[in-house]
Amino acid sequence: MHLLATMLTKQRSSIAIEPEAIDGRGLILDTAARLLREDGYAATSLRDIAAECGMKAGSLYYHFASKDEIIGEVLRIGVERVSDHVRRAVLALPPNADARTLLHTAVRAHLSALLELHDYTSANVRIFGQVPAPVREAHIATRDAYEHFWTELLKRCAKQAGWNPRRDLALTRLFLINALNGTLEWFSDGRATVDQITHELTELMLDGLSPREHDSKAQKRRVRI
Amino acid sequence: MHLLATMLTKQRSSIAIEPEAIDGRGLILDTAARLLREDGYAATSLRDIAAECGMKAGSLYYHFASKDEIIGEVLRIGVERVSDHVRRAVLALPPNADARTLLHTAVRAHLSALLELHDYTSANVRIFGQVPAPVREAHIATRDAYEHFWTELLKRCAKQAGWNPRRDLALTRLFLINALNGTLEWFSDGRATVDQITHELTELMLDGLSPREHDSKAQKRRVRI
DNA sequence: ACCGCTACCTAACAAACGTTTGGTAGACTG
DNA sequence: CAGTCTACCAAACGTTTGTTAGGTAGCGGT
Repeated sequence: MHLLATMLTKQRSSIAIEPEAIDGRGLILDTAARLLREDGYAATSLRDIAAECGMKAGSLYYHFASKDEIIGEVLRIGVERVSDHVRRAVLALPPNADARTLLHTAVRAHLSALLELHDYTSANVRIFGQVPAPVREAHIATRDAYEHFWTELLKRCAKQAGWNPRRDLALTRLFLINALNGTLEWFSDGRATVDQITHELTELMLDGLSPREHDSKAQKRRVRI
Repeated sequence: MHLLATMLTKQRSSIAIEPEAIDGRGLILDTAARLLREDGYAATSLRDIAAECGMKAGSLYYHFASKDEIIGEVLRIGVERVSDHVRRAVLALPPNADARTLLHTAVRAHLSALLELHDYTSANVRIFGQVPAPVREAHIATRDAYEHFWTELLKRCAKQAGWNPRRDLALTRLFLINALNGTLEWFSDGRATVDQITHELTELMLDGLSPREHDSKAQKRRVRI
């Protein structure tokens, strides 16, 4: 697993998880991330961002060359943050951790970065599909690197736990990440906590809906909503 | 199951699945759906839509009161179409169909409507998160009705097959629909066919990744990518 | 032949957008 | 104390946007 270690050390060291930046550039990015998360790409103008920073729109051009450069940075930081968060959580596990623990930890860390650390990570998921094609294409490599992490994680789990070899791990990864990121659309309703979502998704992925053989005696139990 | 039947008959009868509308209003909607699917909400202007219809922008106001009314109609038709498609497929099954068949059929129909019938359905998924709040809110009831169908379907399956009662069907439905709609983002790459995705997602949801007891002898098989 | 309706067109409107230019208060530097 | 650099502002530019107003060609009905 030292592949994961080397990939992590290649990241720039970010001291604080939430920067609380006061200086111009950081403040602009923080504000942009927040507004992009709340309102989406098209509804977030440079004048909006500047106003929330106590500036005028033209002043943003001292720090950035264009709106798309701001958006690109927000996207990049979003993936960097969730990627760091998940990698750190997985690396903190003992090397012989079982597949259930690995998956649970990674799912929990991803959801936490998305739903609790908020702005950059959720802005990324929210606006990725809205952004102009050139910005999106420039960002794809960053996304691919994080998705590769998941591919390796699933392979490690499959080996460790002897997962059903008929499952296609590439498709499984896509289903899983879509389910994870999709939580952003309905999480606010207070339907469930991060821990509940983590538990439910992990168990579903591992055991499925069908009754396990040793559980068949419990088929009569009440079905929840 | 006559609940589903009554809900279906309440839909307006749409003779053709793909309308091939030649008249003004239908042509405008078809064109809008296509452009919205391709370019998203903000990047699709009324002048774009009009030009593709061989009209000028102002002429659209003969058929619609505003841009948002056009978008609202495209959204509504999108849900109506996928909803009809899935309901029809499920109702065509024998009443005693088993849970695996039910789930497979519904998943297959949803994916087919989304990835093969194309414009209205995929435009809906694509632009729903980009649309102005008033339009989105007016559309939520339509979405809820379709999601309610899935809730009932999962309950029926759970009862029929004695699904593991520890699974939370409300969260399961959200995970499943997010996984289904998420395919739109990566389907184009030719990663898999609709049938492959259907099979893989259905099996994953039902049996999970862990090896089944009676399958433990197969743990040594090669793991795909 | 005339009416009225349908389905468009032309032209313009105000607003909002990303972006550029020229300027400047204040801190830092030699 | 003069000069330079940082970090902004004020004002405008050109473009695009959704939208509206007024006009009109072609058609069916009488």
